[in-house]
Amino acid sequence: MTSTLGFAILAVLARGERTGYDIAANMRRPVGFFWTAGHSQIHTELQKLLAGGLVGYEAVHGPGPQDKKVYHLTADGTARLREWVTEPPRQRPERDELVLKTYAAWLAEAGLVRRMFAEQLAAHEARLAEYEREEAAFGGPPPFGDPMFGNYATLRCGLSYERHRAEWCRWMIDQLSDSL
Amino acid sequence: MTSTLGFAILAVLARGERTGYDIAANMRRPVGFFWTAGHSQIHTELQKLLAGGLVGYEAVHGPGPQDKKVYHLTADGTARLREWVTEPPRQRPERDELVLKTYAAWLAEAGLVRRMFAEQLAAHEARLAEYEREEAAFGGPPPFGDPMFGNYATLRCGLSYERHRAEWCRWMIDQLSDSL
DNA sequence: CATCACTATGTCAGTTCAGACATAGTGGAG
DNA sequence: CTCCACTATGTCTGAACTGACATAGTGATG
Repeated sequence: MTSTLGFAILAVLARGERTGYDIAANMRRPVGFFWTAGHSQIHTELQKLLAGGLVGYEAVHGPGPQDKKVYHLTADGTARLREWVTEPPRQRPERDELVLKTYAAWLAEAGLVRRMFAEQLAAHEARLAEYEREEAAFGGPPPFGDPMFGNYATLRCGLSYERHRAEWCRWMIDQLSDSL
Repeated sequence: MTSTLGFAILAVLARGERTGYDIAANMRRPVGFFWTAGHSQIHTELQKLLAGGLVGYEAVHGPGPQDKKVYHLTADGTARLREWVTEPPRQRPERDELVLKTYAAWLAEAGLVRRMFAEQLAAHEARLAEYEREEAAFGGPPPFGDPMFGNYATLRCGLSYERHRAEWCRWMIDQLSDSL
């Protein structure tokens, strides 16, 4: 019954107790590279997880009109997350606006298309440089069983993705230069 | 005002007139590799595009309770699509269930995680072989300006994506084998 | 002659989600 | 002392989307 967003929250909580606000911050970075949610959605989902007994919380006095709620995984939540991790992922439909534009690119002016791809390439190269710096900060992969293994493995995926994407952008730019 | 789905429909219609049914078939393949929609959504969107004057149709007698509607782009629709193509894509949040599972993989048994990645790898390799066959059928890239340029360029993206993904899966499997 | 797959259009109910709105305390900069 | 950024919780509206339901003709297979 739990949605993928619910598991994303459980995955964050598996690394330590957090408030909804903290989870939202994690959903921007680093989890935001592969799953995102606004805080409104997180608070709603947290209430569902609470009703399902997968998380619990302790109220602590803090800023704001309400008490601060520090959430943690229950035994059920941990078990459910562990189970979900190795279930085959149902892939959601791939939706990529740039590729859709590419599909219709033959209608437009080659120069404008080339400029768009040059901008995309620059963005990918910037992200690649950032990821490479982050990778250097790890000195090789952490052992499996360490939570940081997850961070490193997802970073490797991002690294590989940015390289593939940059390569494709370069290929597109080449194609568009030849046709001028 | 037009949604991305609207442009996906316009992009299909730019290649020739089609019924809603035909568009839905295109949304499974080849457009489905980068944008998908069910027929219910397509009929709804088609009505919006019609109200906006971006498409028109001719009713033809055919099977079913209603007449068959053959849609085509209007001059406005073509212009709007051409304009959209070179506007910088606003990237929607990347959502990838496999990477999310990877983030939490440290909780699970290495053997089960490895099996999941082996399955993913097999799927990627199968798709890669299929794409390579399709690429061979083109004998090199069609000229820019030809609608098939769009098909070829998106295929190249798919090819590159599957290679990156397969490579990452292999890396993951290596990591999990070392730790046993 | 019956059944089934395909062509073809549409509605409806429910879910997900993004973005705006609403509220309020703490701590630091100027 | 004022203002601002940050911490912190939540609601609500509307858009996007999924999957089921509903209807009906054509043509091929058995």
